Amino acid sequence: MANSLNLTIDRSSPVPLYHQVVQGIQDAITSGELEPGHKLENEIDLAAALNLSRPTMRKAMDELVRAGLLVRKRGVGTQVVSSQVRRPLELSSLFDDLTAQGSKPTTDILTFSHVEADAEICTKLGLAAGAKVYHFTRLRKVAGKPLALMENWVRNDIVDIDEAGLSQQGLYSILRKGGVNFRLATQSIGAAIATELQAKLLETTPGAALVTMERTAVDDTGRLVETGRHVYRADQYTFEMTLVQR
Amino acid sequence: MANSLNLTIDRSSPVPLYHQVVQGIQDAITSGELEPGHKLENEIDLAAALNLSRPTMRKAMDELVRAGLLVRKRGVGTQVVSSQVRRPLELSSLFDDLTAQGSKPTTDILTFSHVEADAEICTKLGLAAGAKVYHFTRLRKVAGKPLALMENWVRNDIVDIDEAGLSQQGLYSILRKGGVNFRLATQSIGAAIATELQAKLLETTPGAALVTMERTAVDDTGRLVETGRHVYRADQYTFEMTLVQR
DNA sequence: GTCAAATGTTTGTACTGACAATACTACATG
DNA sequence: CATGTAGTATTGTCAGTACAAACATTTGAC
Repeated sequence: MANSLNLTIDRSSPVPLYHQVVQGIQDAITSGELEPGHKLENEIDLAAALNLSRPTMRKAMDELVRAGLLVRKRGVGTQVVSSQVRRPLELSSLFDDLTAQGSKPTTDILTFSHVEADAEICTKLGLAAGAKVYHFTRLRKVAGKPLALMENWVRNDIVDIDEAGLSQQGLYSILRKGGVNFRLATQSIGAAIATELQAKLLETTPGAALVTMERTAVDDTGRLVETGRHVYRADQYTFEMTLVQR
Repeated sequence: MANSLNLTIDRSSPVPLYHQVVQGIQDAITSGELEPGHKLENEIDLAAALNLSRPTMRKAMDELVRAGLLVRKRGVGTQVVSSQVRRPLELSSLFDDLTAQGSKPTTDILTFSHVEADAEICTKLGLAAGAKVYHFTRLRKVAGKPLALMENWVRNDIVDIDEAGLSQQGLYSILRKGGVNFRLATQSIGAAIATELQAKLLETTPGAALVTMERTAVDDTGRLVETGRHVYRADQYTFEMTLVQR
């Protein structure tokens, strides 16, 4: 045990050294090279083996601890946490998640308008009364089967949005291309019963269980860019996440 | 703007300096002293003003960025994020969350046994076939109204659990007192329809919406300590969280 | 007047060095 | 045999410094 991690660090690469270490260890864990419970060498030796300083090594391990892949204990050492491929819930769009999984999602635009925001939306997006927003509802399908019904409001002073673009790609992708750098989002997950309309669109029965999600996203300048209410078919979608103790 | 944070640092305190800064800024934000959108002084000046080194100051701000309270941009500066005070979803028990809110939750023990784990539970807890576990179901009420129905399995080689203790305090509290230091958990949130039995216990109607949650928790030695399936009344409970872009 | 280059500000990354706090082990002591 | 104590290993915290990269603004050229 405690063999020196088969890693190579490229100092001429633009990707930060600590991030190269994060990637390397992550790969070693997912590939099974580092088994659950395996004890790593101590920080100082690891750093020396890779010709890095201890703070850099530590920063890398910090990230992995936060991501839930490693567990540290003072005076003892660092261990690979027990198994199962688990991705922490990150700030990403459903569209991106699905394509990353290899699915080919499609989007039906149900409604699309450019209107004055009502009081509730103004509050949620931190806008002055009377400001205009994009408002649209979409139906997301995978392999022809409906998965989610999404209603969103987006402020209109950042990116121009049109119906054609929305049907081709995810909302977040459009916003990112428009120069929006998302930083964080607050979301709330709950449950509800399908109404007749929802059931019809999602091709299920009224009274079926739905997962509900409300989200408001903030960009790197602190603007509240987007807010939305989504519902998912409970038999086809759950939110997976990893919680880390601070 | 950019007035120097009204903070005092106690160097003789056992609490780390960076954490004192985190607390201080957090308090300033929640108290409204630092308004959303407010731009902070730069790291170097802030550090100097508090007689701290820049790495220490940075570490404090890092935490706040991860917690979703601050937003940073290279070449520009650091801002207080404009948002409602919402704490990120942390690894905590329902019981603790409720008491922290000022509620006084009660627990009814519905079943309690000490049995051989079946194959599924063995897998989830990483146990050898035939290992014994505690298995119990509880009904959690707040102000006399039922909120959650919880079924849990706990490995039995760490802490002794009895029915009396469970009815008095939360599971996590018991485990912590038994020397378990939780580090992370994976959980999955979805939705379902109340069965007749569930409806009866939760004092709602069959077919009502329920939020479902499955969780497996890991301690600081990498042991899979506990796994459980919970259902909550959707009209009384949602999961709130903050997602931070890495 | 418009576009490009230079400049300054601020955060991002990285290194070195030092000491403190905690956990485990082995040993001595009663 | 039990118990406390010292020593060792490992992570946790903190200081100080240097340079790189991204961004915003000003300056300069055409």
